[in-house]
Amino acid sequence: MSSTSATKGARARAREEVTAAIKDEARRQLAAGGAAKLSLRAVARELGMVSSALYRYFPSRDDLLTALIIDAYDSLGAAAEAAHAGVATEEPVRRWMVVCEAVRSWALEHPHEYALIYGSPVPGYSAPDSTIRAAARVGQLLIDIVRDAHQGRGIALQPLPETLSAEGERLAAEFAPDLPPAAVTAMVAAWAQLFGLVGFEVFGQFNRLVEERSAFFAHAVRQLAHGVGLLRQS
Amino acid sequence: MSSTSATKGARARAREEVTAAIKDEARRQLAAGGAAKLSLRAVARELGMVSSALYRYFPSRDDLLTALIIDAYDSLGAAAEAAHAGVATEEPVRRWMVVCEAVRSWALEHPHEYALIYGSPVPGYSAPDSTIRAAARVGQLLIDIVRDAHQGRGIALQPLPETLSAEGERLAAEFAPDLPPAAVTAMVAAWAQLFGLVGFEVFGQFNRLVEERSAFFAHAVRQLAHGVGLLRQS
DNA sequence: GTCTATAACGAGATAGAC
DNA sequence: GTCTATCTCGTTATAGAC
Repeated sequence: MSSTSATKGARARAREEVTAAIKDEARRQLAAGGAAKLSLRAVARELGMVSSALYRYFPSRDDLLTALIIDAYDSLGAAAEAAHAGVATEEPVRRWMVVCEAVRSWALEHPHEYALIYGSPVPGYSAPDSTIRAAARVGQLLIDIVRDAHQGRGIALQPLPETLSAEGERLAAEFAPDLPPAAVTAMVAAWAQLFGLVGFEVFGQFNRLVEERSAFFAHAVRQLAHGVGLLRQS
Repeated sequence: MSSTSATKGARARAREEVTAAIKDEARRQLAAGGAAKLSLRAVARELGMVSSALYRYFPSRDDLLTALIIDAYDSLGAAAEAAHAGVATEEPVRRWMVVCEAVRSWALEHPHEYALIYGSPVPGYSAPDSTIRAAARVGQLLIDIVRDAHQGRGIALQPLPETLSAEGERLAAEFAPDLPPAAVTAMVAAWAQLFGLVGFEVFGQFNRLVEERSAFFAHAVRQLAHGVGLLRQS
């Protein structure tokens, strides 16, 4: 893509470094003032650049936001996948819990990035389709766990009500054609509930209420695992 | 408290009207730009007042935010309580579902106020203790339902792990001394999970994913009801 | 006593001329 | 790229109307 072969990576690497510096500074501002106050000018000022120079890296504030969002989803997804890969046992409930706990740990370590992807929408910003792939990583991982459990031994779940049968079949066809619709539907609900638990802790709703948060979370996600059919009496 | 008795309410009423107008305009700005951009000056300008006049009603911007937060919690709590009071049947699962659906409806009708109380924290703002009472209304209502179910017939729940026994007893002592610790603990988890479901829908996480949202939500909160011991095979 | 208006502060953002 | 003039912000002090 570049003219010479030997020095080809030099410019590209410089560009990557500046891009990374811009995103790092933007993340700092995210932590300081929230996504609503993210300003290209302030990022440029802090980096000793002039604002117009930033537009060579990000065409607009929204594009910078999109890059931060994709990075956050990918960082969370990578953390969850790494935790999953590090599990010794094959037992689905344990793997489910390890992934959930990885999500929680990542969120507690990156509260502002968590707020960016699972908190209030940023006013005036609408996420483009390019964020979908990264956003789906955790959900895909959870579905894989349920699938493995299903192939090992049958999953016992209440059938879906008629009002949800079409929805369940659509979801199953899209994400896990080899799973029963009730399992995929329960998975989507459990996915939302998992982030309810995580969000309440990260956003302070458990302050003065829940003290033993690790144990509380572990107990709750174990019940969640039962809800998606990963039954094994603990 | 005032000097004369007949005209006592006149000034007080005028004050209440101005206070309400300020909060209404503030809510409008909340919808437009998010809590981070709420500005006392802009509120005053839109109301034809001068900014310093607002300080007679709210000592600071944070106090205005606090008032909006308490109003939002109270509005949600009142909607949930009204729905609960309107339920004909005594069956706990139905009452649980009606309350959950009232929460969902309120959130969909007031997305910006929902974001204010259950979304990302407002940068630089820390909620004072005066918000706690209003914030607890929905949780209290759900606990009342579980308590009634428990008094009717025994609740069958898995016992808490040892790591949570102290926590469970503390929670039970604080919120429902007549309930087993496992039930109260499961209630707190279900409460967080309920807002996970609601938040995902309000904040757009279900876009392009879940279509039949009412049916999906109803199915999920019915499972939640089972999780807190309101068992009745549907 | 209760309210509103004027003016000002220090800090930060913004727009445009150069 | 740089500089400057002009905005907005939260907040306070002060003075006067009712």
